[in-house]
Amino acid sequence: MAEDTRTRILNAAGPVFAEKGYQNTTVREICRVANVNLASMNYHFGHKERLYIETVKQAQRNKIEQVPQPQWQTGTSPAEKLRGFVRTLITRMMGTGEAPWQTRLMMREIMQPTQACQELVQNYFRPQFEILLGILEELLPAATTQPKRHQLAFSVVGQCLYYRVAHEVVALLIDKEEREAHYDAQQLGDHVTDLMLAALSSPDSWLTSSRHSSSGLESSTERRIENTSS
Amino acid sequence: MAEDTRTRILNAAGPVFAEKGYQNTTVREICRVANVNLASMNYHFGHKERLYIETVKQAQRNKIEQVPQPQWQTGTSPAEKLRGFVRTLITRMMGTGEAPWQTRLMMREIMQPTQACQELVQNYFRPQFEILLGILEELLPAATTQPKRHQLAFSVVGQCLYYRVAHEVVALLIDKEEREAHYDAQQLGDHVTDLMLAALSSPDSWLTSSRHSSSGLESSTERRIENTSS
DNA sequence: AATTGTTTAAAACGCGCGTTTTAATCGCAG
DNA sequence: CTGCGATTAAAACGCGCGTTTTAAACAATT
Repeated sequence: MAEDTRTRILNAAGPVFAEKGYQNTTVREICRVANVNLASMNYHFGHKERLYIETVKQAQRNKIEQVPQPQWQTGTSPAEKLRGFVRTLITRMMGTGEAPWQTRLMMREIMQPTQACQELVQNYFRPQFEILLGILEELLPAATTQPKRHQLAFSVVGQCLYYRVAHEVVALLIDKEEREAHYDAQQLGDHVTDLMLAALSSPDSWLTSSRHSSSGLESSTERRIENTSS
Repeated sequence: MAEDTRTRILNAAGPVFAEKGYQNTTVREICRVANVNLASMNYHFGHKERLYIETVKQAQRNKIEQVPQPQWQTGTSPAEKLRGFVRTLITRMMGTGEAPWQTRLMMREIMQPTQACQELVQNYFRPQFEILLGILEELLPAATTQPKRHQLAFSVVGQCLYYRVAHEVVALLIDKEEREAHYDAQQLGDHVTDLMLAALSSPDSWLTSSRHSSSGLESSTERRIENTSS
């Protein structure tokens, strides 16, 4: 049947594209992995580029059906929701090669977007972003401005993405013993959650005041070395 | 003179490698940009790979001499030091194509390290990491464990790196008006700093207690949807 | 002047890749 | 049976790239 080999190609292409990127991936390798003839791939997709785009779409479809809007039981505290959100996100990020290829493929699109990225944002990133904003809304003073909410959401996401982006560098900075003891998704997720909750529940008015904060020192506009490179 | 064309090649190679990555860069293009003959590049570097490695080393040397260990005046508050550190870091990250090629090249090495990465960590990332840890040490209770200190440092760095890694996605999520009003290095740096300071000065014992925190709710071990992908 | 290291111009080699083609087979609907 | 879409095998085209080569100039040193 038609769909059979088509999806076989797509499922083979996913992990390969995810691991090696678009340029470093050869159509021949995908066909070899898929046990499919070279001409057959051309029959279904024509270009390598179309195959790639379809692969990204497939990844996004996979993830969306795997991740229904999380429906917490009524009464779940926002802090608990945040913990769940962060843990899920960081779980997806962790793991070197074992991470699901969909996530790795999406990370590539984040870092250097192609044609496929806009759709990815619309169908996947933005909904996730909105969920996070919804959780934060419950935790934040009503007076919190929208830009501040957005930046806080990015603070959450940024901390989580870091453990994928800089996974190899972390492995070079932190010795194996400490990594194995403290760098699983659970502990890292709890760390990010605790940090955010501590910051949000701070007695200071740093969230709503337009500038300046905390213990009453800080001079924010002094010039310093300013190395804007050569 | 010998050095002249050699450095001309290196200076031409830097931006090109930074923008397009190793594979997508052609030796011919570098030579064209450098106004240098193809054979001349072979004369000095032999392989494309050696040229790349030398380029990364050059970037690292540039950055190191541009960024002397920041010596704050005695009496500078740790909060102020943190603000300066974060602002410098985030300034390097911001900007799409205008960012210095050294930073962009290093980001590529972070995301998918090559041979050149280990040296980069030793000579550049680790020193920076140590500086940040030194600043945090002044802000943290003495009882804070080392793993916690490390994770806090990564929380700082992660939030900053995000604005480079996900720059394009942020541009798709946040409309132009808000971006232009709130997404400069200064404001984002202050946000990250304020968030960290608020979290660190939280009255809760989340930093030192082994698990659980804040307002006395949280159940951290419940199972949820758990989508570990297909 | 002769030597040696540097640079250029131009061409070619060799290979791998994306893409196309051809010819042949299989299954199935009309 | 006939045709048609799907699939395969194998080969080839065409191109771009990394690399090498050749031959000739140029510069500085000896």
